[in-house]
Amino acid sequence: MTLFASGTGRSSTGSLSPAGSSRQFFVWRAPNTAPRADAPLSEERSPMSDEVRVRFAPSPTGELHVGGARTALYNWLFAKNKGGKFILRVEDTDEKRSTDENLETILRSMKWLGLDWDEGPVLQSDRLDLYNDYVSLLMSSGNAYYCFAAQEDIEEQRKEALEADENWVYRGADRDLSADEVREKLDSEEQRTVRFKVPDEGTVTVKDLVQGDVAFECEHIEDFVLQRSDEKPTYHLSNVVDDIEMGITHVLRGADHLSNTPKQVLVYEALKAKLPEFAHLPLILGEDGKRLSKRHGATSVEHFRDKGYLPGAVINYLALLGWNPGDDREVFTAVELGNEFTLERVNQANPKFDLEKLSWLNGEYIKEVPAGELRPAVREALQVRGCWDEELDMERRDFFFALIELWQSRARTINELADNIAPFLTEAFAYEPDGLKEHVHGQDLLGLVEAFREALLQVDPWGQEELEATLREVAGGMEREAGDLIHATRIALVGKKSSPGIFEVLDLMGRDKSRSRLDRMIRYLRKLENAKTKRLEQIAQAASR
RNA sequence: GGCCCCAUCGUCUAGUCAGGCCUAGGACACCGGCCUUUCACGCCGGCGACACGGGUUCGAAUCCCGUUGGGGCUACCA
Repeated sequence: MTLFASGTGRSSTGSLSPAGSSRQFFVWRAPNTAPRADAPLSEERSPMSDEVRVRFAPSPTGELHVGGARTALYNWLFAKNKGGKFILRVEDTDEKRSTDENLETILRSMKWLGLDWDEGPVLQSDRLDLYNDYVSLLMSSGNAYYCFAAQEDIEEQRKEALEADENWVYRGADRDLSADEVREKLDSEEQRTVRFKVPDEGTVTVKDLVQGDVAFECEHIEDFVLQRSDEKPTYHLSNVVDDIEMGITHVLRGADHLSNTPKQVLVYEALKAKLPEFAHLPLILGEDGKRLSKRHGATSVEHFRDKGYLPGAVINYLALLGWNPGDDREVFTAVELGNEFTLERVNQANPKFDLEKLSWLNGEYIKEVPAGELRPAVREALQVRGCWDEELDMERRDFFFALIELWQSRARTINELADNIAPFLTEAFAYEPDGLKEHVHGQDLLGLVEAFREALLQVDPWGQEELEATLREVAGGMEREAGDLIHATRIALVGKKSSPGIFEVLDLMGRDKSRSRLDRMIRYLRKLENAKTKRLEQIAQAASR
């Protein structure tokens, strides 16, 4: 086993072995010593030593939302671009907020998006012993200490300082307790945490591939908790330990972690571990420029799937939120994105999430994708609407394909597509009120529609050209505009005032169904007539009284 | 409050690192036209931005400072 992975300097100890086994701590070279002075020569180096290893580390405290999905995507793209590995790690050390259900949803969302991982999912809750070993390491090297201060007391002090507008960070009073004092307090079973001993002065500079060099003064960094009183590690510890243990070379994450990074850098340094490269991604904001939250409605990946968005479109849109290829292209497959993605072209400013543009892009995908590929998603949407028939996958398969093709250029989501297709599959559709008002009411259509219904019997062969000729003939024969009949027929056939070309619709719907729907319209028109007559009678009666 | 980040059309962005090629380019949205007796697609056109103020320079969207605005962090959450 190579202890020094040179190149990236990452460790490859046996630390992934089961907890409690003969784990050995990796001993790192001090940062400034010549990296390869005594290291194996290149031919002895592990062939994997230059390999890029990135991870997405969600916390299962909620669904996968667009921000998390974008972080996962950028990691995935970076790995693809560098020929590296994309690892999935689950940061579930906060057992109060983490749920299995959330984890399942996150995994499902990632699979749906096509963000496949090479390793994992690794659950931090399975590796608690590992973090505790690192706590011991940090304690014995004097970089961490038991803190017996009560949480409420610290909060009290913090609050007071804030009210007094003072710059205040917590510096543990128990930092320099003697071994005896510590033992005594430990024995008396007081609650304790383990905190990191932050240097009183000095500067930590985070070298960030997206944000540039960012300097933080130690005097602004408090003695943060590494291990909670329940002996569970905090994020600052488990995150760093795992990044070291898993040989993570590049940490790509949301910019909300930038301010936490100096703390983690301190831990790396205390551990004499090689730092990964950092890249903090700008945060996706809601359309109002505020942080994405429940107030912005559903922003989870699941939601977009349910609304009829295609994974490719979501990936494409998210990739463009904060990154661009440097030219005017906007439509990319995931593979193309992987080929082009570089951190140099990631923006620093926070973008706002724009549903309009996602919808446009989704529409582009729906338009371009072959009808066959849309089939499963459309079927699912039709099933939800209760108008799916297994025949559409069997003997009426061609009909179903034709329906999809007919509506493809008109829908921005699969749900819209299904809404449009539904009237072809079920009689349970209503006439759109606007359509009735504009094209049916007060149009004196009864005779016209009846004539057209009868004329349909003679159309032979049943085809668009013949249908158009027939319709125009009927309208012309009754000295009516063809448009009057077209509009009425459209409402009769699909219930809406807009649809694909009416002759395409008639053609696809077939003679019988077209005639029966015209029948329904005729019945409706008769009812209108009757109502009108009745009302006229009432008016006449009232007048003669 | 303190610390950190950011700032080009309503939105996503190109241009900023290496100042003149920018009377600032593209896309979404919006508006108009063409196509079509519908709607969409498609095509053509229009509207629309360098946050503000100082510097530096022959010259600034680009460099520097300040202001303003937005975001993040400031937990025994991640």
